[in-house]
Amino acid sequence: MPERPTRDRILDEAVDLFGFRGVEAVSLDEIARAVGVRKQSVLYWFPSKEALVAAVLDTVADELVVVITAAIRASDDDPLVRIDAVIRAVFGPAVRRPALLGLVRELGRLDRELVERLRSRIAPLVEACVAYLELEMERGRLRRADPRLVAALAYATVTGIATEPEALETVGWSRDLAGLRRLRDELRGFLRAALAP
Amino acid sequence: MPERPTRDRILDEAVDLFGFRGVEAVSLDEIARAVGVRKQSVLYWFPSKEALVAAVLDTVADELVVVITAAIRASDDDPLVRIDAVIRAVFGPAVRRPALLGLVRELGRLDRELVERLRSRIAPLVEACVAYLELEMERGRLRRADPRLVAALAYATVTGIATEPEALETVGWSRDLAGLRRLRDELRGFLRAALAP
DNA sequence: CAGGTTCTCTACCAAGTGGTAGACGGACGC
DNA sequence: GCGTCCGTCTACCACTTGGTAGAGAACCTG
Repeated sequence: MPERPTRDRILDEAVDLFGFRGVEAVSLDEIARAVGVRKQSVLYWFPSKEALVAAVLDTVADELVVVITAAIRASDDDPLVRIDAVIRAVFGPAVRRPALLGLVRELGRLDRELVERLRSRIAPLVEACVAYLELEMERGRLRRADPRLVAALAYATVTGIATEPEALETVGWSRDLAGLRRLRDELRGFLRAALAP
Repeated sequence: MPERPTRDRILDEAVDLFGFRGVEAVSLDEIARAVGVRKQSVLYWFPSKEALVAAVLDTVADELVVVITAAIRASDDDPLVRIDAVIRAVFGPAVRRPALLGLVRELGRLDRELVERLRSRIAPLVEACVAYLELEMERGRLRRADPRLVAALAYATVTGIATEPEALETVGWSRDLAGLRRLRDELRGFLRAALAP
């Protein structure tokens, strides 16, 4: 049976381990063991730990770009419905694979260069969202506000929910899938209420 | 001159270093150097790294409990004003000392026991907030909703903003103090709009 | 002064870290 | 057959980690 290529399996385990436990806390050896291979094989595919981290971030960026782009292109014309779609889209990967957005937690602790690289890939999406919000606000179909502020706030909330389920547990909230979904729906309701013209 | 006690200075540096860079990423030696003392002195005051982490979490809990309790007791009767005060209160320590709430990021990676201990200290506050929301909803002074849901959502947003300024930078938002304040104010506006009866 | 307590120090340890050098074995084209 | 990649391996390196043992200085109290 043609197993999945070692490189992919390494990348896969790295996303989960880095996301759940933090980049610095996870050793190459641990990743290797999870894959069922020796550490030196990991270093064969990724010449250094930093290179592995970079590859992991690229994976995340790929997933986010695909998902959000699709949501932005949603056919519905109503801006409220469209915003709804983007929120749901961002939550998709986060709920299916918590470690993915869990990596967001690592951004402040990684090399500036790596972060800058990720940012340059996401920036166009953010700009598109901001421009869209602005357009609809001018048209009067959304309440007037600083569109960048709204985007940043929504982003912060989504990452706050998606990347900190343990923190939510601390305030007595269930971190399971149903709990996250209810939270997401509430957020959507909030946004509708706040942005309706 | 009677310097501040070594123990306090260690605790102080530990809060910052753990908060900004992560518990696993910071070594006892690094903390010791920041204080201007040898690693073994740190181990004298805190018999193990885990003990130091526990002490740090206690510090955080102390600060949060004081600040939030004061805000809940705010004299104003209007629930919207009161909620406003709590949001501002939670943001206070976060803005003055980002590392404090930055520690929230670590919760999912720490010993369950340590997290449970922190949780048991914060839980009463959360319950008080939830109970208050419920009361005002029943009185009809707030829009009907699941109070626990509202609390969790607000909490997620606050931590999302306060603990992930770097992530916000990724979407093109300024992480400086003014930027955080504007974001906080926008959040307060959102909450008012969404909770007004 | 003596005797104990409090605090920080030097010296050391076993275990684990990211990374290098190079051997081994199997699959391939010739 | 034979050389040549490719992928994984063993062996090793210098360095850092959390933690232990115990010396020694500075301080009290008698």
